[in-house]
Amino acid sequence: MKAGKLCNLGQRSQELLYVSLSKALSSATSSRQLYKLHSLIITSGLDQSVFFSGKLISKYAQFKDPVGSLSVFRRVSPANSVYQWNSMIRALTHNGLFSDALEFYSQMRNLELKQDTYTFPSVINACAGLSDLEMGRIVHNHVLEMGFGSDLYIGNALIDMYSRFNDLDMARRVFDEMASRDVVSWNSLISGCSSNGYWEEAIQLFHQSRMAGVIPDSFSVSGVLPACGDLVAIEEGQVVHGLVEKMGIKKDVIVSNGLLSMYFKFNRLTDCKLIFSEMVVQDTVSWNTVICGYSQSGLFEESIKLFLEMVDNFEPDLLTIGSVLRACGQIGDLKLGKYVHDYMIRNGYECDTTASNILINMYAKCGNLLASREVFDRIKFKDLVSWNSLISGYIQNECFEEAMKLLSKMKVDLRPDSVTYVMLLSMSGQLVRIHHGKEVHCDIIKMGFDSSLVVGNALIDMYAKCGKLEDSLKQFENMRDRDIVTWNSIITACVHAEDYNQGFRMISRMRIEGMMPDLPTMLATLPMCSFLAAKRQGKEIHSCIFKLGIQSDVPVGNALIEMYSKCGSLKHSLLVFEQMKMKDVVTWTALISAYGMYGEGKKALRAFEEMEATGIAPDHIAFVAIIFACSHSGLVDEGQAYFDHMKKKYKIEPRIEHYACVVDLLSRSGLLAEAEEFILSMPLKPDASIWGTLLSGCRASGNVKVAERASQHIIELNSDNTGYHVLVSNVYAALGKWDKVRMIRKSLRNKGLKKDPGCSWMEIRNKVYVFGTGDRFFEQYEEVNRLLEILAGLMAKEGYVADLQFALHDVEEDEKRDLLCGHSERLAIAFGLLNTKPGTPLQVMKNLRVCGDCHTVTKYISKIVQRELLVRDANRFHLFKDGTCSCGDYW
DNA sequence: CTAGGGTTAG
Repeated sequence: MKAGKLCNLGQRSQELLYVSLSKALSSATSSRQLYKLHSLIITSGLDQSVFFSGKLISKYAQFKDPVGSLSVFRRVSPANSVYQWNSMIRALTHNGLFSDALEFYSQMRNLELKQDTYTFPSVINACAGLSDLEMGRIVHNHVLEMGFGSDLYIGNALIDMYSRFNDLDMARRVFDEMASRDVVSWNSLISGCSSNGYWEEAIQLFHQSRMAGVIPDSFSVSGVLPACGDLVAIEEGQVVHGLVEKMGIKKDVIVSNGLLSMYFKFNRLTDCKLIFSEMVVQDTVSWNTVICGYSQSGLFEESIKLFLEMVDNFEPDLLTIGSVLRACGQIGDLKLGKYVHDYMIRNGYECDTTASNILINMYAKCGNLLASREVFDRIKFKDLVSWNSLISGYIQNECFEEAMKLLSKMKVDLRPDSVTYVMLLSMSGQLVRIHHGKEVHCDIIKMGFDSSLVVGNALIDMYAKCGKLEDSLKQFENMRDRDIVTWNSIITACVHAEDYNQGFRMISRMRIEGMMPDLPTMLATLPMCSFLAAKRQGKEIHSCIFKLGIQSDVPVGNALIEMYSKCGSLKHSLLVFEQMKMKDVVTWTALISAYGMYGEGKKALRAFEEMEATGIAPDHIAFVAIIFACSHSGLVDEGQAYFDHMKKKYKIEPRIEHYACVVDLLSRSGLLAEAEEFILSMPLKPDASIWGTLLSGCRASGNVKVAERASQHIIELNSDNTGYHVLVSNVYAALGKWDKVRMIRKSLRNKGLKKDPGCSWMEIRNKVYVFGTGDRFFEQYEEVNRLLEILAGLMAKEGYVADLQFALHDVEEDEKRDLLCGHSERLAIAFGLLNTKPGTPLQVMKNLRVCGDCHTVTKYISKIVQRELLVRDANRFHLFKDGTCSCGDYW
């Protein structure tokens, strides 16, 4: 009895020990606890039990100790049971040792141990982890052979595996054929759709799951959030966000990170800020998400600031490094870039190929190609991106030969991809080498990359830069898919070719097809409005800019200043300028040019000084603008002073356009001798633009000798610029030297060059009216002619005499047509007078410069009819008022 | 058995 009691007690204590050990093992939270328990299990003689050995194998795996798992597995004798094999396979898969897991699986099959439903999920996971499609199919067959085809857990694992193989059809088939599904089945399929770009399907499945009565969890939300983000489905995303709040799973750091990432894709930075600051727990991924998010929204400074904040509390990892390096490259912060590179080396991240690729890019963007090359050479496993990054660096820094050398080296062991070809196209465009571009295009077709959207867009751009708008248009029409970049590229192409009608047609087509314009669209469109003086369209774009919330973007503001100034509204230019918080040298230059165009030379000078005072250094274009402004206001001394200033204070070597500005400055003010002397003392060889400028300058003072000398130079230089030859021809016509006129015209014809026909246009009540020189085919031709005759009579009474010098331009053509009163701006002005109420100011645009006689006539007209007449010619604005012009005759 | 963050190009 005693013995029996003892025996009972022993059995009970044995049971107690068993239960408490098993409980302790399940709740162990550190390797140390695990080791202690393991020895206890051994001393208790329980280590051979199927249950404890299996548990130990799993527990070692949980603490990332697969070797521990293996030693337990090996010590069990004589043979392992299915449970232990399953635990071992799961242990290996859990620790990323996929091929070992598969090795164990095949051993298990060789031993003719029968697998059960617990075996397969980890085996399937291992196939997925190895991306071993073939093995995955084999295992799937095993599953079917063993009759486990309808098992829930195996089905879920299969859905996940096929998703990772990008075989969504198979994933879907497994899902559809399952006998029963749980939330994991739905989640796996939703994530699968999300990560394979089937965003609409992911969102739809999410809704379907809820309608099927499945309660979503953190995994469901994490699966659908990226889909909402990538689709920019803001409303859907907000619905899911609301659900997250309601379910109280915001404290799940993965869910919150998903929300963050989604709102960054929506570009809703305020929401991101709020979510990030309200997060209970932030981890490295959260920081990486915001750092990367800001960097992708172009807020590189913000991104770097966050990185510096992060370093105090978290260890940056490879992804952090990547994001911040990108930001460094974008803003050219070489110092911080080097610092991060140092950090990389210190923390053993140097061998990461992706991080090294970003480094190559960063150094290239900072202009340090030597450093790029060094990083490249140190990469052990160079991938395609490594090569592309370095080649792109060379192209960006205009080292084209080096880029080509590298390309042929790369081709020895790697096949270029579409990115490589896009870079080559960009190079052809930069070099304006159509032959090269066409060769690349052929290669692209041969390699089958011509269906790629990005490649298509790059082709449009390349042809445009090579001056082949027709080919750009052909490419555009041939494209099956078009995105916003496609539209922006073709609009930019039209602008480049100065085909503004085509450009506006493209914009309206874009709208009809429902494509939303973005910031680059605005930057492409505003110059079209500037050129055409299409103020109404320009204003529409301005309101679009507000709607898009991009009004504080500096390049946008700069384009707006230019647009308003060229559309006749200096007032609005100034308004935009004043409202800009950030200004760069382009902003100030736009302002200075605007003042210049309106003859506000003094204000231009003040603006230039102000710019210098704010610490912005003028560049060579700013100097063109200021000298131009001086020239249009007769400020000869000031203009010359700036020319010296540029060389002495800013060490900017004057280019040909600066010399042309000074020639213009001198000759416009009648200082022709000084202008000629200046040309002869130039260190650069004077080209047609210099002599052409001098020749234009002669028009005001009518100095025939200088004009003839300049003309002689232009003829000798044999330039392809039609404008200069027309000027020369006009000079000879004025002198009555008809043989020379005929000679010039013949040589122009032989070269296939045509004079730009003069035309003027004006807008009345939202309609644009265009008038060509000598045009008769417009409404109210008779009335316009009658009005011009009446005006001519009134002007004669005021003392006007026609300056026939200007009438002789096109004598060989129809003489009547070329009477002075046929000049297009006069037709436009008369038409405007007829069709607007008395006293209304008129605004006329002209593609060429206003001729001297028209300038005089317009002054008379402004006085006779008492109207303000604003005329924009190719160069500037003239505001005619009560018999005078704002240009002070420095036209 | 299911979830989140990085690279080259238009």
